[in-house]
Amino acid sequence: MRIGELAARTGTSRRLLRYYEEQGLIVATRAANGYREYDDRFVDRVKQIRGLLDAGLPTRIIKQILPCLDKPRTIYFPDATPEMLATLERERDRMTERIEFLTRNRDAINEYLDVVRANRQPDVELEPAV
Amino acid sequence: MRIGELAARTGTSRRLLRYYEEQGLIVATRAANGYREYDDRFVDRVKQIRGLLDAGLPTRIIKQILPCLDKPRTIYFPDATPEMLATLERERDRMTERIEFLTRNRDAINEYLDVVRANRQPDVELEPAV
DNA sequence: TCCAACCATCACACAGGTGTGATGGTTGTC
DNA sequence: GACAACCATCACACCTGTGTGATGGTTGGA
Repeated sequence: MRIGELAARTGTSRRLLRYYEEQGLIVATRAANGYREYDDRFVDRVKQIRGLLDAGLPTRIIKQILPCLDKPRTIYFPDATPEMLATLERERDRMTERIEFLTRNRDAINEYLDVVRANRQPDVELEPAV
Repeated sequence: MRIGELAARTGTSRRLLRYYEEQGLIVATRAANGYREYDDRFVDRVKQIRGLLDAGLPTRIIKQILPCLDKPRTIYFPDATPEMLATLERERDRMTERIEFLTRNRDAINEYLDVVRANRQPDVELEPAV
């Protein structure tokens, strides 16, 4: 597929797909006319990128993380340098922190919503038709 | 305490504390000389802000969420408008998505690290001194 | 009294993710 | 062949969170 379809199927803009490529997150093949060409796997990959970006990770980090998330797990131990592994561990820990933090706060919001709804219920019922 | 101490105790810069105030996330009282004055509760509050920012939420949203996270839970049902509640629910759902997404990916990274470590172990041991 | 160490405001700058538009090439259809 | 609908590159601009520095007021200790 070409860039327009990928954009539609991932809910991104063409501009961003080019940007992700520029940042080295995806590498499109090129047709003879210069058009970028993508296969289906890019759909998930782009969604993954969007999710990680939304979670607050910068492209620089995403670039390092992505190769480890490939589903067919082809490369077990690539040229993973010790620094690379250290980065991964550090990033994993930061993600764990984020998860815990988000969970705590989401639960607090939930609790708040519950309380508000409980206290609001009474005034929903007005005089029940005497 | 004044801005310098708060900055030190929260690991932020004075600049950012003023920015958060400008964005309506915190409201400092002012001493007679114009200096900002904070009590201890601001330490947690600022850390909370930092965490939410780090998790990818913009100040605009944080501003709406923060009041629901106050620990003494003083305000059960404030002037919570329906739109406000809707925003909260939407944001809670987005946080849940983020949590699930982060968890999946963190686990994948973890799994990757495990595999790499397993496959790397062998070549740590070189010829064991014949 | 002077100086260091705070504080205030304000302005400019930057980086990263994103939008928008200019300019021009390719392709398929009428 | 003309036109619409793609595609390409490039440049400029925006927003948000941050840094940095200029300029000046306050305070407390040598």
